Amino acid sequence: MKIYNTLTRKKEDFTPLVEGKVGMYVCGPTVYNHIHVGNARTFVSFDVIRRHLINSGYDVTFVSNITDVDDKIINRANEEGRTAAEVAEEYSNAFIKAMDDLGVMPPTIRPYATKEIDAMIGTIETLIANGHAYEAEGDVYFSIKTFPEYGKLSGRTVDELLSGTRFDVDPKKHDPLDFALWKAAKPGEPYWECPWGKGRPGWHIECSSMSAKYLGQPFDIHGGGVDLVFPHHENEIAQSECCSNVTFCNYWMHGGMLLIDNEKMSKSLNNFLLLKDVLANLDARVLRFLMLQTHYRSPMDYSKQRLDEAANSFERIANTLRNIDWEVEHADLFAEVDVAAIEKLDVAVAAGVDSYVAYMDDDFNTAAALGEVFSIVGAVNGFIADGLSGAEEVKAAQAAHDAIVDLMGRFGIDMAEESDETAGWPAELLAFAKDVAGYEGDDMLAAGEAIISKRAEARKAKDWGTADAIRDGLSAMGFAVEDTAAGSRLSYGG
RNA sequence: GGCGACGUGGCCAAGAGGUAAGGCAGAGGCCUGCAAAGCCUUUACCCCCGGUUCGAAUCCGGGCGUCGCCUCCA
Repeated sequence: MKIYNTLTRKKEDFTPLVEGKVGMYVCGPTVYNHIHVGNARTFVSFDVIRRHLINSGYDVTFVSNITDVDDKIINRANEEGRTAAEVAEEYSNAFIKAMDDLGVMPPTIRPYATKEIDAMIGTIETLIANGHAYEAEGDVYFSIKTFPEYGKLSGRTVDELLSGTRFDVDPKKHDPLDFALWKAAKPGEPYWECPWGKGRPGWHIECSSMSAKYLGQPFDIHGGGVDLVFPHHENEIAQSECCSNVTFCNYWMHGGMLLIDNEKMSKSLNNFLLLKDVLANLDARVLRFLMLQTHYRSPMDYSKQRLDEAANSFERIANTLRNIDWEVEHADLFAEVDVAAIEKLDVAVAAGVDSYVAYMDDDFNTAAALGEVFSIVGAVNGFIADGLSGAEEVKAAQAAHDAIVDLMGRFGIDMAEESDETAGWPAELLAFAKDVAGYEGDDMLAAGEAIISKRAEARKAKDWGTADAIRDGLSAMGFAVEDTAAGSRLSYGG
């Protein structure tokens, strides 16, 4: 397996510290608002990466934090006359629900910054003790000039970083690039007691302390969005490596930004779409599918048009699965079997699965892997085009079906049928059934069958007017009717 | 201003030295009572200019363009 490592700017063979095990840390959100689609992309990307590691046989410990104390949370609380803890709790819970909606696996460990303060204070004390940090009026700063390797992740020298500095330097800092490990509390702000008085941790120290606490040091993979490379991840390295004198993390992975109108989606640019709003009238699987179409490191443009295209593309896969089920159900088990076609299908499925894995092994190339799903889709569509004959063909079609479901499942996309086929069907179908077919009961499935059978009668009698009127009536309620060789099929699309 | 990444068909997107996957959209055909779904066919001087090489979309140099980072950010 190969992973592109930001630290070396190369694709490298992945070798975990302990054979068969992977320790992975991904920076979680600061909970001062609902997350937007851009944030979601990063979490989906790392979820897919984690799933592939698991599917490859690794025992993955996935740690992802929640930053629940921060300037932005405090500001928001002040604006709304609430406590910071209340704001943090609301958006933490919203975040967890959003991840669940998106099909992102819960982390193995989800540390909350406010519950890990002792560990952070310990890290800071060590850094002060070995001369890498200094206290100033209740604040504590990291002294970057004590770490000669500062800049190694972002590929910048201290001079380069300084030349671009365009902010006023806090006089308490010894060096303009020094950053806060601990911030003294202003009146009214949440605080914890520590050797330097009341205050709260800086953002960077949280991830250093929490990752070391739960994964040890070094650990295997650290992930986040590319916009975190500098300063956040650079600072994490400085803190952790100065604290312990060992490598912080072996592989640094960064996800590309989500763009909207060719600009980074961000809260500060105010061009963001909240995930919950996008998901309000969209199948979350389609959003995930859209994200998989682009490599995780590339920037990705988001638009309604691209989402619609992804929905159509996704539907092609769903249709294939549905068509296989239909043909299996209506197979002629006593007809002659096409052995050559079965052989060809089996080969195509096996090749698709193998290539899928090979692409994913090559730095998680989801776009190419997805292409392999479509190659199986194409092969099985051809195979079932004229129906299924004999148990052997049924078996082969089902194997292709299972392979597609399995591969999509590895992407975190569940293609399984709804357990209740009539879920979401509008009640007006019953009235329509009564009207059209004289159906008196209240069973949705039976009502649908009554309508379809009424229409079949009309079609048999070549009464196209009645047949089309029934189809139009169903269509108006959100149903689609498809006439296949094996009979008419009713489906609900909302 | 500095640093980095990217520029592939109408749209999106893989490929990273050996002659361009896949999806969406479009066109034509098959199937269908008509549809739907599906099948078949069909569209690429790989941003420009030089160079290296038997051979470059892929490597090197120079342009042009876009994005990101240098401040909080996924």
